[in-house]
Amino acid sequence: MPKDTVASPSPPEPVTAKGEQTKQAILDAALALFRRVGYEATTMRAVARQAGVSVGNAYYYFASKEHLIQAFYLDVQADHQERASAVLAAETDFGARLAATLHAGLDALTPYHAFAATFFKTAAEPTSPLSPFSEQSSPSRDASIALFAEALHGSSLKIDPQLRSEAPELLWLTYMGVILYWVHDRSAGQHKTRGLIDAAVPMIEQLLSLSRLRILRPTTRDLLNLVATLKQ
Amino acid sequence: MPKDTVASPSPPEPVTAKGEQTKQAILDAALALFRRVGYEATTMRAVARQAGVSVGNAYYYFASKEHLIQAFYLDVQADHQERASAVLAAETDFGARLAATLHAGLDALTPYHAFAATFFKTAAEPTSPLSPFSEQSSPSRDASIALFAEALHGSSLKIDPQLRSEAPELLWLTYMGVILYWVHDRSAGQHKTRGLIDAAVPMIEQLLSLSRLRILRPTTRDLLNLVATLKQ
DNA sequence: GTCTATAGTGGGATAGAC
DNA sequence: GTCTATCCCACTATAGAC
Repeated sequence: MPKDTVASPSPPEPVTAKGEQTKQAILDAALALFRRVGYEATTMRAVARQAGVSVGNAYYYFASKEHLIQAFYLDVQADHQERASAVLAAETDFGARLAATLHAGLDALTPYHAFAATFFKTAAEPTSPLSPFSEQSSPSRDASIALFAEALHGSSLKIDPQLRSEAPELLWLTYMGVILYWVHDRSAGQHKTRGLIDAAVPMIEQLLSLSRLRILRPTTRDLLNLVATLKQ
Repeated sequence: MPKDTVASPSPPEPVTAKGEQTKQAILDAALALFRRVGYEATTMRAVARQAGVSVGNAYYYFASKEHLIQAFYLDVQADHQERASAVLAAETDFGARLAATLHAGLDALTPYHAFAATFFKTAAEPTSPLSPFSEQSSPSRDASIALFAEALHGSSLKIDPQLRSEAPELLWLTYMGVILYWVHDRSAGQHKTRGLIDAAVPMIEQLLSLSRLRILRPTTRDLLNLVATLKQ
């Protein structure tokens, strides 16, 4: 099985320590510039200059300007993981666990709010390897879904057993929705998104609980069938 | 009140018949090229050449390459409106009306599926005037929401009265979700998205009906409060 | 108001020398 | 692995024709 598609060959992973250093220097320079002047205004020439390398060298490690975003994405993902795990270790109430996981994601993203708008734009491109739904993103997506599985399964909440296995993916989708709202959120400190989480979490908790009600059984089954079909 | 922001001055609307013709020729050329070679590979030089005008003239009518997408968006919007109205005139069942409205949207978009990926990417940029959530898009967004209001209010479905007024916006959001899935849908003829609509519509219908149940009253209220807060 | 031609800027991306 | 030189294209500026 080929490692890369024809469309987007990956740059080589650095093998020497020096190469690793160079790559990191380029990434650091890029993220610093992104935060300071935004994505569009950051030129590859400026990134290279700030990193102390040539433009060609920057392209040796990052296939395109957009690929710098992918590296950023992995960083934030790891940060989210770390922040969430800290809270999840000491909490059993589902609502609190879910809220903490969602808030932790925003905490990790917050320094990049202005730039995240463009990040999201790029991620929305279906043909892009940066899309959260793409093949290439599946490792980090799976890790993110696993985080929501942990939030659910480590809690005391009782829900419909079949829903139990699909719920993490649905919670991840909810997280994507939260991020979508957050990216558009112009309120101070994005407090509206924080409010959205706090208001939505009890509703989600209630809906999951209600999934055990007999009247909702058919709807729950329909939903699960639909999710199964769409994933394929 | 100034007509334009400093950031993005609008090109002049053509006043003469000839100008109107020229603008249309440029748009037609652009859409044809988008369908044939995609958005990225379409150069403004090629658009101008195919339209038989100079590059400067193309920029006289469209402030940027992205603004050609906005024009495309308006076209599709009008097409959606037209297709949906035809069906809505002869149907009273809510499920059928909603399904028809959603399918009509995809029908209007289908010729552009490959290109729509990039279109969606651009629309997802929150700071872009092309974002479906932006200020500038509100006329076409309002029109789109009105379409879903018509689908609901012209039907015989009975739902919670307070939900009734907010539902069109929620249905429009659902439509945005469908488009998001459709854009990523690589199945032949995007049949998976069609299946998504057919499976989701009965569930939505049932959920709306259930909104009158007493057990769900508090959740319904919570949901409405949340929506109200988020819109502000 | 509409349109052309031309010359330029600046930035993403690449080729090929070292 | 790294650089320099170069290409291409979005976009701008300008000066003027009709």
